[in-house]
Amino acid sequence: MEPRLNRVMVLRLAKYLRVLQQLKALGFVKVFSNNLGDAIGVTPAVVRKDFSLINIPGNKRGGYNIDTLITDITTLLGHEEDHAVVVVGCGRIGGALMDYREFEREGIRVVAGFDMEPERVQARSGIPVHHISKLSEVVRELKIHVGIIAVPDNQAASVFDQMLEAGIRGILNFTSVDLKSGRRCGPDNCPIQCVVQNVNIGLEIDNLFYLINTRDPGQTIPLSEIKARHTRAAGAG
Amino acid sequence: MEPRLNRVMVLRLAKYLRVLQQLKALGFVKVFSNNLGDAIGVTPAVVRKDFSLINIPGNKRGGYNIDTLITDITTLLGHEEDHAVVVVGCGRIGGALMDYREFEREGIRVVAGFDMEPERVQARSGIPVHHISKLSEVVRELKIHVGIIAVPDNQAASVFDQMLEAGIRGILNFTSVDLKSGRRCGPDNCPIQCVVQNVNIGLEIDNLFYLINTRDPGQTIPLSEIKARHTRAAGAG
DNA sequence: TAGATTGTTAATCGATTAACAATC
DNA sequence: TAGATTGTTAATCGATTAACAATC
Repeated sequence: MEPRLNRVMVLRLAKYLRVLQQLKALGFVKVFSNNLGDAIGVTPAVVRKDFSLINIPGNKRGGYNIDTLITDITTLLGHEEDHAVVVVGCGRIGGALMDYREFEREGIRVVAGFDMEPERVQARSGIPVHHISKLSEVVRELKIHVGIIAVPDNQAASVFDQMLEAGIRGILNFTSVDLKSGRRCGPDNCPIQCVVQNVNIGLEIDNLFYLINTRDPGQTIPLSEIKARHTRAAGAG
Repeated sequence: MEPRLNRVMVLRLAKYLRVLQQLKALGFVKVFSNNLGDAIGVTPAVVRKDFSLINIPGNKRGGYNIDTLITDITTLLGHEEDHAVVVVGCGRIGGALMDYREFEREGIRVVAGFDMEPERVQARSGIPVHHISKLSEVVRELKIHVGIIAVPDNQAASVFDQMLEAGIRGILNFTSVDLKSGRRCGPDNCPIQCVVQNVNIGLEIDNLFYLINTRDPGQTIPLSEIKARHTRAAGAG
């Protein structure tokens, strides 16, 4: 089988890109695999392998050309296209995302918000807020393909369905309900493909507590120890 | 080498736990590996393997006992302990997290906020907001080990240092600066261990655009095609 | 030339998957 | 008993790492 460009590698490429843009801003022209590796926390071999896989050439002693890297990775990631998104749920978190300053620098534009009570939402940054019932209409009109869900958990499933129906194909989900990527059957019986990325804040925090409470933070703990704990507990019970 | 309990498996265990709690609330007593697998989107074999690895026994025909699972996983993940955290940076995102309703249900308490201009922050939910200079003092007094960073990007590195100095050992980072887990040398020359989980919203969105713009959403694209594109591009240039 | 860095191959590692014997 | 499900082993898969020849 042929190797494929997967999510992990795509995220690495996006990180290289950010570093490269900073280096370029500082006037650098060339970069070595070990510089980039240090910057994003991987070994130089990974960097060389990544570039090799996507056919970006380096110079045997001069490293890689920063401009070439930026151009090629930008094209590959589709970074030069318009990244327009909608935010569904304009409460505390959704509202914060509509105001999020970093989006601009990263080429992301929030073009509309949706809420059950749009009149309650203070217009922020001039972004219009519509009633959720207008989702499909507005999304189709503006040809939006990506949306952020920031509604209360109990509305997550329903809003998810509405977004699929509206033609949204990529979703960043801030509720703690696990929404699933994949194919579905739309109302007109044509298959819907949608990619979901779940950001579960509570899960991440719980995970942090777990990691710092095991004596080997950031790493893993031996399973023998877990079994031993269980055995002791069972013996005592 | 011995198998180890890693981050991915810990996240799966946390997901099982949530499903199990819902099942219990509905009055269920037993559960099968395929039910749990469906619920969190993995194969039954993964579920059985997970439970087998942490020594939770099932019954050859009766599945697994929900109470046993809940008790054991809760203990293993340290879920029964107090999960108190601080939020550093009480702007739009930090403020939203201080108000975040779901934390309560998940056993997470935000006990304090910190900001450069605490007087500007509206007191929310009765959580005190201190000046950032009080970080170390308050964190040590309340014995906090986990913190959330939601400051502007340009303050991320400085705040990170202050949190390490204050004795924070786990960080959920909402800036788009990549902060690195690992050992450091503290001011008193004793090593500091800190686990960082970066939540890079812009990166996730860019990634979504990439995924939906490749013809195989949620999956991967063949590298041969990437190389072909490059070759065409190079030939044209 | 000598030294340094790329590019690629092979080895390693770990996680997932498949399969099936054990057994309730 | 027959059927269903666990628990474990072996096979598969893919990503990371190591090593080193090629070469600027």
